[in-house]
Amino acid sequence: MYDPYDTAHCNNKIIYTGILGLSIQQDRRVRLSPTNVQKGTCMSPPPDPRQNHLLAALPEEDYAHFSLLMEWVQMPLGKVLYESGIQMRHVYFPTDSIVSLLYVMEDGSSAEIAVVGNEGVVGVPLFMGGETTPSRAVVQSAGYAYRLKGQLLKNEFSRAGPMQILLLRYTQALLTQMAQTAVCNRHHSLDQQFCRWLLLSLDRLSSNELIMTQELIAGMLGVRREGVTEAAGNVQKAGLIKYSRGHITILDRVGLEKRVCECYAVVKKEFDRLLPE
Amino acid sequence: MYDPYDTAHCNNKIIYTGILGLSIQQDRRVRLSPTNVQKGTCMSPPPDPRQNHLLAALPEEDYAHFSLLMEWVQMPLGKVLYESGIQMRHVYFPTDSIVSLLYVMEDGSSAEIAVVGNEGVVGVPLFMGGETTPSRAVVQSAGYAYRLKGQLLKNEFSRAGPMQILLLRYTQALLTQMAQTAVCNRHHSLDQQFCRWLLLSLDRLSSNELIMTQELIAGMLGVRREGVTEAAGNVQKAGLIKYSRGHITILDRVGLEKRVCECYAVVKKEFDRLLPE
DNA sequence: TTTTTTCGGTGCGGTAACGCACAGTTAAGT
DNA sequence: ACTTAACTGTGCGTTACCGCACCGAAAAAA
Repeated sequence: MYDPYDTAHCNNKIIYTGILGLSIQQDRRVRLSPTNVQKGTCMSPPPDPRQNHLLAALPEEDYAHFSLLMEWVQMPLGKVLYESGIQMRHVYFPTDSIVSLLYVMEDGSSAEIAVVGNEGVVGVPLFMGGETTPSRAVVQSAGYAYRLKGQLLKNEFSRAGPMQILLLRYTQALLTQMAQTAVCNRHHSLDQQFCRWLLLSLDRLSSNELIMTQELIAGMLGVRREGVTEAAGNVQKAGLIKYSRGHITILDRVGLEKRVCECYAVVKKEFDRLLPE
Repeated sequence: MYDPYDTAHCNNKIIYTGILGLSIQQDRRVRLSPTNVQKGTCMSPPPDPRQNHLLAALPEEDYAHFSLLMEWVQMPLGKVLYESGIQMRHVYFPTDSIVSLLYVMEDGSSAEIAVVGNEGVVGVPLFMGGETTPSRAVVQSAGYAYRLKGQLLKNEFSRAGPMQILLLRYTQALLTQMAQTAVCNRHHSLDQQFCRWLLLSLDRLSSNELIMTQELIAGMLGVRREGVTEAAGNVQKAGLIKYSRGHITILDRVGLEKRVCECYAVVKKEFDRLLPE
């Protein structure tokens, strides 16, 4: 049987539960394209933890303390970090990976609630006191992260130091992101939501290329795959992106920002305000 | 000109900025129906602050300290407690009122992000550190609340006592509510969302009657007024509610719970888990 | 290379909600 | 009692997205 708990925490033996964790098969493995292999193997040296903005914002001595406790982990595409309702063990500070917070409905359809990259942390419910949350956290873009045992973070949090302040401010930013997702889902066209999604992802990456099939994007946005085909086609026709079998290259970022709804800017502005460089 | 700041903090001279704050007229006053008059005048004695679940959950001595600092305020229908981007002054603990958190878009259309009643507190960004938020808080159902100066709450929060724990857990519950709103907006029919909205309101009231026009509900749900007419009509035909010019009477709560989507139960369960009686 | 799988594009009928216009009805104000 | 404003119901064409079916192209596996 599929055991999300196991999946979420096994480290060496990576089992993919299908992208978005939506697949039923247990042993299905993602076939790694050359790009994925490059990112997925252990050959490259660990990245600087302070690529993560929260860790970067810590004063030196706080960070020094932290860096001894953190553990470097790979974040392969599709890995499920948390499963709905399951006790969380760690918080994750992504350096170059992107994690999607999804709600999966009883009938299997899903919707993205928020996205977390190097600007934040995955595992807010740990320090908020709830320990779990009715959603799933899935790696949306492969890379690395540093993780910390939940208890250690809670200890740090209760010391009411700079880390607490950062985490609380980040949580508020996350609140805004969720709120704006709700608004956007209500009022804006798929085209606009697709652009918003692209920009949110782009902000959390160093490159201007996304490894992401239309099927996956559809799962995130909670729409049909064909809908994404159409939206992506429109944006491509406008010359803003180039699309090809799971590789999206952004050609004109400014153009995307013109096409997107106000939701993107609202969230971005709020993140910048709450967590300035 | 319409000055939301003024509106948000004037206390004795109540100016309504139109329901949901969407009206352009400044001096338009809501004509109070007999029911509203009853709730709106100062004749009735202040209610017990501990009708608010957060205050009720405090240990006696913490509560005793708090009760000296809090101020009793009326919450008339349509009053704007906070305006998007404006510095908050107080946090509000509703006793029998309901407050709606709305995002209002550039073009004037709106959508409800979350709803707060006697289970929670309005003004989360104050203790989260952001001070403001890009949304509006409007009284959706008239009643009372106790409020506290922002600074006093922040002092209390930083003492890391029971209040901090409660506020953090409540914030997590709020996160879930927002997330589920996003999901519901994405996937569920207006009928279901209408039921969800009814049940959320109902849970926060002592009576089984709501004072709420279809126009207002439409503003909250971010849909057309005619859409609400149709949804309400359907639910009424099913014998679950009785509807008449701004008065909704719930006839069959269990029936509503059968008709609603899973979102309602997810949120309710999470609130019960995080903030048990 | 050949086979198999995955990914993306297209077409088509169905539907839920939209925007608009207008009419009927109830309640509030005079 | 009368006027006025607010609230609700209805009809109609439009639109965005859905669900399904199917096909071709590209990539991975054999």
